[in-house]
Amino acid sequence: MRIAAWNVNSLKVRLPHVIRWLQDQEAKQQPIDALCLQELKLTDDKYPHQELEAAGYLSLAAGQKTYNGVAIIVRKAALASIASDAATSFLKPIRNIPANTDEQQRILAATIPFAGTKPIRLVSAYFPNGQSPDSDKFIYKLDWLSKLQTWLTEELQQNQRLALLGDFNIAPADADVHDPKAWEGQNLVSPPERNAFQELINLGFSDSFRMFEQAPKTFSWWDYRMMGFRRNAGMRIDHILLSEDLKEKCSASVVDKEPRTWEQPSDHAPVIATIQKT
DNA sequence: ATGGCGTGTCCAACACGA
Repeated sequence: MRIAAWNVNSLKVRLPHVIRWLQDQEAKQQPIDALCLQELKLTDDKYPHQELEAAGYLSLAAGQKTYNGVAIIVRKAALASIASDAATSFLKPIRNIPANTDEQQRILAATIPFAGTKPIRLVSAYFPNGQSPDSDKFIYKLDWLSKLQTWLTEELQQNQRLALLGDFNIAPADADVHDPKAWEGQNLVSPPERNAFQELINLGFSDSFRMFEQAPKTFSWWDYRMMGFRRNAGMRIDHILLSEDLKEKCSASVVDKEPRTWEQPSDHAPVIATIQKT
């Protein structure tokens, strides 16, 4: 089975790409069983439940006006027979980090009862961008990271099979940056952010992408400007972190650059991890 | 050279992204 994350930069604009991508993966006999979306940029009443359900997928969304917004989409055919609607397919849902009371919708967690394997708890995450290390938004980012770490410590105690997927807005190492010298110390790569990423790893997660041999300069985001994609001037800031029990079952982790080549694309590409069922 | 492009919103000029 495969789980994925994709920052779509407006679900209203990108819904055709999401459906096309899911159907392409099915046609290749490599369906996406769960897809965590970020940057919906729409309120819950505007979420396209009907269109996605018609394509064969159930959704749980945590949206807000204009900014942020996250969702979890599951393939109906991949669910255990006990799951028939959102209430039975997304168990123990949590919106936002419990310690966070502000309006920013950046976290959605749910336990998914997949057929043929033990349930998996998924966290769809859109980490704050941070803007620049000397900004108020950067202070918010570091505070948010601290609260995330505290919350995930509890989640890991309660869920052996836990995956954290999404747009982390952190490039963990220089190998994840197209021009490390130009970016040294800047937002997305600065030491406090990378330390926070490492602290997440230290809780008991593995960066699924780095468990496998990968082509150099593999990225998940490219700036719309300056022909960033054509020059492969990108960063790897979208990640799938796996708890120890899921790490043992993970057999592959890749970035699919193809949707970034489509007309009017998101600036992010989807990232995918393959999990062996038990 | 801190812009460039894309999206959403108070529909026009700005906020925000990374």
